Amino acid sequence: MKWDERRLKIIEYLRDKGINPYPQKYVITHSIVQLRKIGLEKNDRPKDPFLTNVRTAGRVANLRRHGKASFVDIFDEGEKLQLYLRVNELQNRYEQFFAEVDRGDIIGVGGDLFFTAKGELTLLVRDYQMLAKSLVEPPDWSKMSPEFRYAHRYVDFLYNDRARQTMERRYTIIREIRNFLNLEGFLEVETPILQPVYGGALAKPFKSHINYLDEDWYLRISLELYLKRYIVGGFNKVYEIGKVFRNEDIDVTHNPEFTLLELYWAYADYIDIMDLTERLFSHLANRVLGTHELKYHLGDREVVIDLGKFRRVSMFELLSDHLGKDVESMSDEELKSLMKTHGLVPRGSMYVRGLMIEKLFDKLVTPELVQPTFVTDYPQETTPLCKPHRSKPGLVERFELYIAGMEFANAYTELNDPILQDKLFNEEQEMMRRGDQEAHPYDRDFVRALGYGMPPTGGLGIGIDRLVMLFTNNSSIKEVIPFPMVSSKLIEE
RNA sequence: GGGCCCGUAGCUCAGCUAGGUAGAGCGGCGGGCUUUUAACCCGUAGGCCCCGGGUUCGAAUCCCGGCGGGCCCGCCA
Repeated sequence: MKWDERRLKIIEYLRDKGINPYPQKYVITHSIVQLRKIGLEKNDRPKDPFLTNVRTAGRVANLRRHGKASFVDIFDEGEKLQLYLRVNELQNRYEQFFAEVDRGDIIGVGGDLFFTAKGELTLLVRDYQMLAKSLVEPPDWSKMSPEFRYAHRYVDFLYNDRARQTMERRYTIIREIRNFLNLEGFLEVETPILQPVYGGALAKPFKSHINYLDEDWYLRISLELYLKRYIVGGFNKVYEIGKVFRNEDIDVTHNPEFTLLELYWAYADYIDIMDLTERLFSHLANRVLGTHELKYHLGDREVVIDLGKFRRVSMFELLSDHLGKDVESMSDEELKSLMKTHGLVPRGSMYVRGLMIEKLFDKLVTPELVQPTFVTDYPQETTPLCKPHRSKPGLVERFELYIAGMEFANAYTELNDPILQDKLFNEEQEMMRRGDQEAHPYDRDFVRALGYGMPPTGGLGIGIDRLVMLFTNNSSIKEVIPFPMVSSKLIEE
């Protein structure tokens, strides 16, 4: 590793003086966060020290030298503390401080807390200690490029307050999802990430090799088929929050690994799941935002989304409204020419009626769904894992939740008919043979599990990263994933 | 998979259209300043202009090839 020569010399200098630039321990009396809290309670902002013999620590962000009295900002856990250093208190250690300490170093400081004339909470420093000498010059935090931030996220978290706050909110959301589901009586479970057959979604997988078995296995693309095995096995309300992996493109809404919530609920159907989904979003709005009104930046306009009101409407109704004509009365040829005018290609390039309707819906109607909308009753061809509709032939009991033009949830009355499952998987095999790389593979063990008998079940999937995008007003998935995928060349640099 | 843009000091970038001594701000270093908020003032060092080839008296600049990065469109959550 190549380090900054000047900083290396400082380390040498410190060691020569018998000072360890990386000591084992520094005892603090308060964190910076705690000191700021104390400062907030001092409404009169006393100019004289009101708390003495304080010891705290943080990272040096900014040094402002003024001759014999200087100011230094240190940060910890996203909170700033200003230090005031004076020759009067530090004597010869004053000059030493500026010879030894650079931006980015982590230091411990002891002294007295007071407010400056400008009203800034400040520590009058009486002693200091190097806790970790940094060897890399911190970047100009206002000018960090997105690529740099994503490749070296720890720097982003340190110097970009928004990135830090986005992560804090991400983990609040995940914690509140768990709280909600646990209260609803769901059990959090785990399923394998390495699987002999991938499934539960239509996507290209990552392949791996198990040396011991000398077999090719896959990284999971969803949680579905194993969670349903829990349902078969007699666990009636289960959920998992975990990473899934899809070997597809990387862009502002797609990362090859992303976090998915899936839950399965025995003796429930997709209507029950819709009700549950509404309660979940309402819970999150209350706990995370403190209101059901959410502001989101959509393109160049800001929209206010009401998370207290969910519309329920069928896909056919929405598409018919948009086209100004009944979709069911349109011929396959009409649909196909409509596809062509919009430059659309259906899944696997199969111009099947149901797939064309889904594609047209995605392209034409989805962007208009700004307020929370449950879109119900999809064509059978869109998924091999959903139960046929109880009253509408050719459709399945599926819904997707759209907010701000994005998909946030996908749910089914789950297919539990083993004979139909076998047939639909076989049809997917045919799609794969015809070149659809995202067709669903046949999972023999899963069909066998259904053969043992799975109760009627409702299931739900929610992409956590996109949910965090919504709740943090971010338009790029890279902002809400702690370590988004970027080229390794960019990371290694 | 199709189209567009970029690569110059440690960092952010100007210079390229119209070829003629390599520039600024920040950061570094030296000096000044005892309540500043990205402090300020004075001085100073710092370059394989991504790599290779071509055109030319002369290339950061024009042309060709390569490498690296980004953006848009199509497909996927």
